[in-house]
Amino acid sequence: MVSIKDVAREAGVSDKTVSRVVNREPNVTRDTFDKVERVIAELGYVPNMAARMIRSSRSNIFGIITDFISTTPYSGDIVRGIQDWAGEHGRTVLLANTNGDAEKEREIWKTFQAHRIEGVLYVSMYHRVIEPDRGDVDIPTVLVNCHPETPGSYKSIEPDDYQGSRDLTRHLIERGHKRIGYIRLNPRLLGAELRLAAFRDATREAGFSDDQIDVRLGMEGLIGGEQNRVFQVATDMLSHPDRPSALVCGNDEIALQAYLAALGLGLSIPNDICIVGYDDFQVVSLALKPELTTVALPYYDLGHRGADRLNRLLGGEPLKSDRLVLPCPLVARASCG
Amino acid sequence: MVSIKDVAREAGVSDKTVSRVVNREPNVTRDTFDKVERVIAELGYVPNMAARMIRSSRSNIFGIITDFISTTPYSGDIVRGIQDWAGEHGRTVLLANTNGDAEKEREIWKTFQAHRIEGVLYVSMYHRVIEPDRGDVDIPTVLVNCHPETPGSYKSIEPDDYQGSRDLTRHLIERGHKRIGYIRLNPRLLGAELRLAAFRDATREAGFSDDQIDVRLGMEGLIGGEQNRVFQVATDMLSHPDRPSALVCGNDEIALQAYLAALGLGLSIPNDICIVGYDDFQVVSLALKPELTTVALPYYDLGHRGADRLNRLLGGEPLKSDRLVLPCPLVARASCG
DNA sequence: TTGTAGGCGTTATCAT
DNA sequence: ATGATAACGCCTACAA
Repeated sequence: MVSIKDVAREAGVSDKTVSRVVNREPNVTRDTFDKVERVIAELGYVPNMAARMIRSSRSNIFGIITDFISTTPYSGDIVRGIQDWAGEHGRTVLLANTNGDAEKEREIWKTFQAHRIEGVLYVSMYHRVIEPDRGDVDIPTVLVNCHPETPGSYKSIEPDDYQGSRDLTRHLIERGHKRIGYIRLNPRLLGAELRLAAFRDATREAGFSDDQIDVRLGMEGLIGGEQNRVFQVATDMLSHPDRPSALVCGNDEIALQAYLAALGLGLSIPNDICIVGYDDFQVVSLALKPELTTVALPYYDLGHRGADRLNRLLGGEPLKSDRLVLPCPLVARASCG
Repeated sequence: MVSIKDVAREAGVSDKTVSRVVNREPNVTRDTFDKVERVIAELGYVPNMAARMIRSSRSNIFGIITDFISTTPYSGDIVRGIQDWAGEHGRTVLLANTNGDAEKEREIWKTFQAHRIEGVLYVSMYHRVIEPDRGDVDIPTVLVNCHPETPGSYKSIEPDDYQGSRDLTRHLIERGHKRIGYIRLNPRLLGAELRLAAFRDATREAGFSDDQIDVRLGMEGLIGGEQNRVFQVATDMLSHPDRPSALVCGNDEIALQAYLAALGLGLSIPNDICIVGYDDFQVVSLALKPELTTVALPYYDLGHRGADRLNRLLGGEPLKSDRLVLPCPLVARASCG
């Protein structure tokens, strides 16, 4: 592999001069600069990051730790957001996945330590409370799509499930619905709690009584191997003569099944029943006819801004708050008129 | 940061002895070994990969280059397969994403070169023909979910779309269907061609005439911003009095829309019409009622075995063939009886 | 403006 | 079985 010395010899200068050119340092004649650049191109010299890192003791690398890649479709967008930020700021990204295994996680932290990773983005694939298991490794860390059990122990960035669900519910109330059904996500998910709480608060604020809302459980059990009774539950809710005029689903996957249940009962959407989801999972939300009113999760921005947050942390900038919460925009489509 | 010297001093041995212990080299007394290990634990010493790499000129790092993370849900499983392989074999993974931008791609190759990446897994998010744009960087590379324009110019690993589609079609023929409709994927996708070709071949072999099959285009245009006419096309096909008794969809997303079209027409699945998909995209295939018969793509294995292939390549092992093709298993569910 | 000496943390080589 | 020394590729500090 061609090193700085090869270039120096070939160009007839010292290695330090080559180093200066490579790093765009001042005090190099135009002539020398050009000559060195030419030789670099000729020889195909590329600086060795490892060597640079040893000297400067800065790796310029961010680490990403994910838990369950691919259980939630599209949450890979978080990773894309991080990568884009890294690309824009000349940083590189090491990736590791715990698969939810604690021992694996500790190994990963060790590996990151060994690579002198400067900062870690600890990414959860679904919104939740979490406690990183770092062993005795100490690298500045930002939690993405999750927050720590002990408030303030880590900086974090998360979606605002509460606000998204509140806006969605208000959207339905504004359109005159007086009876609204709700099918819950798996209660183990933090999003499930927040979204339901917002639904309850928003309906209460609008003067709804308890018998105007009908909350059911759609999924439960361990994440990944959950029991799914959405179809039956939706069929049941919609079969009643005094069925709700709108149905709020914990996410788009649930909404899909509610659609199928409604169609199976011969109901027309949105005339007989309005259905809304959450996540804006487009393979579903745009495939449904009429297209699904839902709330978008800012996955990409969680990653992109999370990386930025980590960078500020490393730069010693004080962060305004431990938790940064990003809004979830309402995406109004035809499924509720 | 604590270095090998600190450990050596504290343990009262030489650097080299510590190095021996760390690397589990022979010729160390039990006593020395234990003593050094204890000091390592006490001081929290973690070897510096950069330094190791400089000496050994081996980075032990694989690079992953992806094109469009997250346009295809779950193809992130490819990346997970790679990571798992890396974890099992003590290697680390650097990740970069081109977003389909050629200039970005060349930068990435440079960066990988700078990090002395040992091998690259070049991952496409949908099955296609591709030509990596490496500039003058030369790192052993395996293409995953794609193959090169020039046969033999790269090793590759791909799913067997042809076999999957053939098995699926035969499955329908065996069940007695005499008129079968087909809704095509975007023709820009390699999978679209292969799946359609297999469908045509399988029906022809079974003695079908041209008027027993009805092939329509469901999507077209640039990937990512395509025109989607699946719902209309499906509605049109299924409205005819002499409609097919089975409908093969280019993928599960198309199948979802075909389901909705069928339900919208009041048809019952699978009694009035059988529908099958491709991809086994489970948020859809398991949500549909009856659940969708489809073909699974071996994403995880593409990654896992792709990494293994790269490793063999680096070890100088001869690979049996340039292209390795993994089977796509039929997943028979209730949507065709 | 350019060059020299030295050292970062590790391992290879050779000695003891 | 253990240690001394040099070297990997680069950069910092200083000298010319």
